[in-house]
Amino acid sequence: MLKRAPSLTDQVKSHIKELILNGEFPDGRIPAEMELAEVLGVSRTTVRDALGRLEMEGAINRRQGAGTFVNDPVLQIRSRLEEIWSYEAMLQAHGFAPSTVVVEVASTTAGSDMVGSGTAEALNLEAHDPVLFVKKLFLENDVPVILACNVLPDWVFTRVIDQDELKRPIYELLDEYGLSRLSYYLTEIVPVLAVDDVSDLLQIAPGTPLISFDETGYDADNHPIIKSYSYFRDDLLRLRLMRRRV
Amino acid sequence: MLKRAPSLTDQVKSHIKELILNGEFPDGRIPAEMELAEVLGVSRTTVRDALGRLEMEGAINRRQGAGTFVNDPVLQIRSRLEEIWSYEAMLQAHGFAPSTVVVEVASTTAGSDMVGSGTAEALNLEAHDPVLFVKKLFLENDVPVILACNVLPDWVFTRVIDQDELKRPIYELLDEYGLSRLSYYLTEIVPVLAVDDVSDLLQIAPGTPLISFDETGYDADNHPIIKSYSYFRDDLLRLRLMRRRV
DNA sequence: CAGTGGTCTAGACCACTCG
DNA sequence: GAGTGGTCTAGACCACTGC
Repeated sequence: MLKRAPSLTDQVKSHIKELILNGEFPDGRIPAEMELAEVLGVSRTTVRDALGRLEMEGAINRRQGAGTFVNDPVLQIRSRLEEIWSYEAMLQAHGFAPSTVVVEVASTTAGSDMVGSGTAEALNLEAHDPVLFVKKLFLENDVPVILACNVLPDWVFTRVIDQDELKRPIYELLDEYGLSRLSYYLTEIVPVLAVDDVSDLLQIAPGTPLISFDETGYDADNHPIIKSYSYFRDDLLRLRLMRRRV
Repeated sequence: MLKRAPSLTDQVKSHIKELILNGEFPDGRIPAEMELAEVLGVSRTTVRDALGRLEMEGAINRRQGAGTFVNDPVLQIRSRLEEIWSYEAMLQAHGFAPSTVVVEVASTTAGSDMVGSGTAEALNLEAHDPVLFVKKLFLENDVPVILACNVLPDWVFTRVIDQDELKRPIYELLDEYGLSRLSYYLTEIVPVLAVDDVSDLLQIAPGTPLISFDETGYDADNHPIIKSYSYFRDDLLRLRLMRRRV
């Protein structure tokens, strides 16, 4: 797989971000768009695109008539909720070198114990439709941090997945062996108490309050292809968010 | 205060969004950018800007070479976490007509019972610096939904705020009577158990798991100007989020 | 291969901030 | 009033999708 050259805009964005992280703008002020365009030898539009993306990320803010400025407090944050895609990547962003353990795998059907009616409904499944059930644990230094339970209809895969492949991020498996790719999740954030196997697997006291994600994953055609429940150890992994003025 | 005419891009965005919500694209396919530009009598750039914002909101997705498509599942969601600014607006988005009650107001100082050391540190306060403490409850039909505790340094206000003005959203008060405006919050999402006055005021059983926001608000110069703790009744208000592929 | 969105340019004018 | 970011145009070429 050959890598294509990144677009000019991407290069400009990376370049400016590097300058920021290297502390090249000690007063927090970023040069004018025209100036950047001339120095970098690109059009102002390209610079504006790049700055626009940095602003979306929260790294900078722009004020008409005043200038463009670095948002230091935002850059201090290691990873924000909006930027989470795979849990592996999130943990790495927190400075961890996570390992993954597949706790349980089952080929089962909609309507079984492991697949509740809510799950079947979210995935548009009929009773007895075959599904894959995968329960994974993400650990840092043998300490469990995240527990994730996934349900996927069998039809999304073009072939059976090897047991040891299931360690890999599920979106990767879908990219390689799936009929469609994972495009986005719609997630509900639910407060729960750790009980039974959740407290056991996460090695925390039963009754500890936890954040849980109840989410459905969709492909580019907006068809649901995965249902997932996750649990986070708040003492090890604090979820963060930037809320801006609309 | 006169309202300025919205930009062309804004108008195009609103127009397309309206067409989507009116179900004018039953197959989920949005016309080509060139076609939209011609029909609306604007340049393709303007159309692209508008579509870009709709894509950011999650309302549509674009695929190079294929076309632009409506994201139905995302449009079903009433309000997403990223889009929350004021709690009043969030509750309204959920179809509520919320009322606000100021539970407690106090003029106190950093270091007092009401202002913990974490709060003072986040706001860069020295001991005995004067602060305003406001505890507010947001209700729907007399049922409490959100409890919010705010601490602001006295210096951010140019004058004393009337008691009955405190019902209003705090960012509005800062707009009108503040030295600087609220620009963004950095928020930590924390799972907690309802205890003491939180369970009392929210009228839920002690020990109920809750989502809480532990957040610091910054102005455009990245100075912290407010510290806030909020608690949400999950049974009445479920927080949602869209997680996309990066 | 026709049609789509993605990238990029050069230039114009406007709205706003700040000294 | 000088300088900043915000808006908008017209046009070119490229990369990709799907028939």
